Amino acid sequence: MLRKDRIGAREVAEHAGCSVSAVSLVVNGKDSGRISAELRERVLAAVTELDYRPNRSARSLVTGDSGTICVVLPDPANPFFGDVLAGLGAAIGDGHTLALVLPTSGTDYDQRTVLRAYSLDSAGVVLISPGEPVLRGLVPRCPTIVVDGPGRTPALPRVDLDTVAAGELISDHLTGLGHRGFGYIGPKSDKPTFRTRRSAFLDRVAGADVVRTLDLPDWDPLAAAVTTAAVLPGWLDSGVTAVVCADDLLGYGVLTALDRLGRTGIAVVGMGDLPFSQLCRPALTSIDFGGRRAGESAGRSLLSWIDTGERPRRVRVPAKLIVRASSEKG
Amino acid sequence: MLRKDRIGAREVAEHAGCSVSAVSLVVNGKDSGRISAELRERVLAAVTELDYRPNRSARSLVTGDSGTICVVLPDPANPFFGDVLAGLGAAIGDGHTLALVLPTSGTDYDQRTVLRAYSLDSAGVVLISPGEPVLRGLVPRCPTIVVDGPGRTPALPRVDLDTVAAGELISDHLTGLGHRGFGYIGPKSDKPTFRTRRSAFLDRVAGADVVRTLDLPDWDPLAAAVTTAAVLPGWLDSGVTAVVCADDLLGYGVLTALDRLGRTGIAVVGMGDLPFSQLCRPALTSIDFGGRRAGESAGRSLLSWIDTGERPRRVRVPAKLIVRASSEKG
DNA sequence: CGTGCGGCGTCAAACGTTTGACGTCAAGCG
DNA sequence: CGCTTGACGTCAAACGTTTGACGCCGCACG
Repeated sequence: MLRKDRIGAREVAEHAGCSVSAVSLVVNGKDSGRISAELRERVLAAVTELDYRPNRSARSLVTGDSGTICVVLPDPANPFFGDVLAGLGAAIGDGHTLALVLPTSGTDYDQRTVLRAYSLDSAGVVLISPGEPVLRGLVPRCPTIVVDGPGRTPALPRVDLDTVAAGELISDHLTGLGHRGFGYIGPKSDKPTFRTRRSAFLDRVAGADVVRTLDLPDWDPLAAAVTTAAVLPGWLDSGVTAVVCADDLLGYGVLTALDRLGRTGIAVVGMGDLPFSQLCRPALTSIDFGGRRAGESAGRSLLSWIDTGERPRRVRVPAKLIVRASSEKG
Repeated sequence: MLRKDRIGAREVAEHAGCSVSAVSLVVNGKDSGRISAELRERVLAAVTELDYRPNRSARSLVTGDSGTICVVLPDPANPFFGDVLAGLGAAIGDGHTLALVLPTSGTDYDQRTVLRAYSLDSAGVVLISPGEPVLRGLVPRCPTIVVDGPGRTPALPRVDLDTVAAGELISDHLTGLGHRGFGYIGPKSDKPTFRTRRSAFLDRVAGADVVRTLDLPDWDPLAAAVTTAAVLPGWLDSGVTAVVCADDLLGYGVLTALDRLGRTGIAVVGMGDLPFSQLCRPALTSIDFGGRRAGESAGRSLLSWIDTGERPRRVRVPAKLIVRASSEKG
């Protein structure tokens, strides 16, 4: 490869008539009291003229900091993780590079994946939606923040979605509307997020007249739609008037089934607030968990942790209930 | 930071009773004819026992190769890019790290962003959906592949979506169904992808009885739905019986508008095949561009380019038409 | 005039690898 | 026996920074 043309600090130094050290000091802003204003100018000029960019490997080697922030996530194709990623990217800026570590196969990661992240000598690591086993006994090797982690994990700073509030917002909204019979549909997942979504809502409506739940065996919205259509008539007969779903996709299935049944006046609420939810008819009431805000928050926290060495406090990103036509008094 | 406990090649060498060089040679598999099988064993044993991982910065510094594959993309929150990313991740494996470079603001990137990617000393770069100005006059500093790039850019190897085929598949499907009046809805974007989606379809149906087009001023599906609802009656009156949309989200808007209008028998086709499209009612016929396959392909090509030095040939990922209820004979 | 000091810079070691050049030793060959 | 050859390893330079330790110079102060 033709790599000899790369501009190094030496070229800049020659161009500015000074030593390599001086260049380094100026470039890193550690020149107070050691470099005259005039020399600083010359160096800066040379830097821009030659378009000098410090070799990151060399810098990392000596500082022991790769300037990399490493994000571990289950599945980039999932829009929620995409949101978080976008938020992280925005918060981090270009002082650091964003590295991605994905599960080698499938759509969920384990502790080995996290170790791969650590082996990159990252300045910081963000773990998005890790399962509980991922965190168990994990010894962080650098500032590490968990976004949307499982219930009890005080060991690491976290940015949490307010999954509990989600359940409360929904139940309050629905009971406020006069509903007394509830159905809940969600995957029978061991993922903590889904467990919490489920329990937060069910706990809150435990005293209602009727409560039905449907635990889906896997995460297949299409199959879910079929199952939903099968159980729904029974639910309605028994007095369910509001159906809450662990995900918008599931909500669409309910909407479809209701339409086919010709039933109206049944409230439907989803979670996740996919873009489509404002477009479908009826538009779907949903929870915006704030993935993007979570990403931004995690990015900021991590940066300040790296800079100041002060471990950030836990953050909870408020969930928002977006009320739409699917849960209006019919 | 407590970084003195890091295991280096020196520790391994001591442990195995040999020189650092030997360790390096063994670890990199360049030991044929220089290291005895027996020593190799000892080294390997020490490596696993001590859990030695070579310092990537040091390695990069001397080899000039960071082992990083850098992906530049407009917006991780967009599910299509997420798909590509997932494919890339799967193809690349863990021999390389995936770095992400995002636009500093907004949802589109420029050439400066790409230069940031190059300044990372990446082993390879993947440019996803770059605008034309991004590529103009760009001098690649390492193997670079363009995924879903603008029309004419022979300078760089590409993995193309078959946007043209998309238009053809759709028009053939619809004319086969007997349609003679067409409407097209898409953003009035300078993004080449959208231009091609538009022209590929319109060129193919140029001889039809009626052709209407709606160019949306920006990318706002909700506003689009309103505009669509406004123009649709006129279209239908003038003989449009099939509406094609540059995106599934737009298609949902059309579906909704038709429903509100009480009109039936109008075919609607979207592009992008979002997960919801199989769930909505009627399920939306759409084009699967194969983002994930494109990512995988790009990853493989790039890897082989890096390894063998042979510049890969251009690849075209076939588009698939997923026919659903929204475009069936009504 | 010596001494100290503050301002301005440079020196050179170190970071942890990789790799071409070079040893060493024993065996084989003429 | 001298020389080559091959098998097995090690040496040490180099990669491009960062940074603590030091030098130099001129001025103020005693």
